[in-house]
Amino acid sequence: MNQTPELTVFSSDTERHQPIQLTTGKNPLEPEKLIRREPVDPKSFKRIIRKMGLKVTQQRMVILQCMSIGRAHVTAQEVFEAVNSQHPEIGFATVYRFLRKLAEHHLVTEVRMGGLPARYELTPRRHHDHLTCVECGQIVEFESPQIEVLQEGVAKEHNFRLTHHVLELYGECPRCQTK
Amino acid sequence: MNQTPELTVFSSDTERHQPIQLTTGKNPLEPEKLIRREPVDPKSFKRIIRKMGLKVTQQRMVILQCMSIGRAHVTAQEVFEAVNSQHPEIGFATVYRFLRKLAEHHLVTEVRMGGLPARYELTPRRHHDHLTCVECGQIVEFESPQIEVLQEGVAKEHNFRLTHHVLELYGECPRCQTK
DNA sequence: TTAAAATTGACAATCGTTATCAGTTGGAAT
DNA sequence: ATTCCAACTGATAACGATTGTCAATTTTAA
Repeated sequence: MNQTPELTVFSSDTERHQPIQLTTGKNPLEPEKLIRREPVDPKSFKRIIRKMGLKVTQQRMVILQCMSIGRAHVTAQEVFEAVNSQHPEIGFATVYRFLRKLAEHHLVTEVRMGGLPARYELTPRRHHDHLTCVECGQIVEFESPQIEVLQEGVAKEHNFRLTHHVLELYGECPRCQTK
Repeated sequence: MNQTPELTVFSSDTERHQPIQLTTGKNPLEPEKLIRREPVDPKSFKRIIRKMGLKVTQQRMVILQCMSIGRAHVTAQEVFEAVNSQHPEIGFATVYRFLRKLAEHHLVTEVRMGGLPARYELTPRRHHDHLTCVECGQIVEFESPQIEVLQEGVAKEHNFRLTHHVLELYGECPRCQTK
């Protein structure tokens, strides 16, 4: 479906954006995969928003901009803080609402782990699951087509038509094991 | 570890318990696996509670009793309602706290799906995962040792020491597909 | 340019869950 | 059996994440 590659890119050269560090105050994560791809001009953002059938607003442009830099898995709070640091006039609810819209349209994917706040990531071109360190919170992405095949098998056994799945592995990362 | 089989059983013949229907008002589930095993006397419950290093209270006895009948996957709210219908004097917090204790001691397992309230199930003798119908909420349990093996493989690749995992498959059950 | 419809920001409300605290109770020690 | 203290309880407040409300503003099609 709409595995849009457009969201994986970023800002024009004409505008200068200092990279915004998306961080959690309470729950700092170890360095993890950052999004850094070839810069693109803001027109992509407009196209993306229009494609969703929504109006192009300044707020939405800023949010997309912030999401395309920095950490790969962010909470709504983190996105808001990044947005807010540049545009204090943009409200929390606006960020939340837009994230929901993006999720509805499968442009971002909601990742929920335990009872923790939802994290959002730009919908990856290729489906993957997560391996999370229970100590430091580091998230590693992995793909396992073999597991996917087995999952389909399980569904078929029970005559279910599979729509999606959640697979989250938890463990200690190499670094935390040595501590 | 403590895969206690004791919790899978139930009440003595001397006491008569009408089966308590654990249901959600808002979110009625289709019929799913119920817990029904040979009756046991309440002494098991006492043993279980003592084994956890806790005091045996009337409240805890009632909670265990309610959990050992009815639906396999229940929310704290549902357990509370069942408890409350027989013993209105027992408070919400007590149920919550005890569920947490049970989870700490691995006598029940917390299952979180999406942003929905946590569901608890008596820790199964054999590990299993869940296949959930997105339409009616029916939960089917399944085991896939093959998937488990592949998961270990993934962890090893990244030098993680696996502690646990969450695997939830979602789809349409046979009944809902025909509607 | 204009008007309808969508969007916004501030804020209140909700939900699931957890903490607080004064009063009660279980059970070990007497 | 009685005593005593830590564990437990119930009521309620607090909490964090998320969602709803609504008047004011902005977008965009005409």
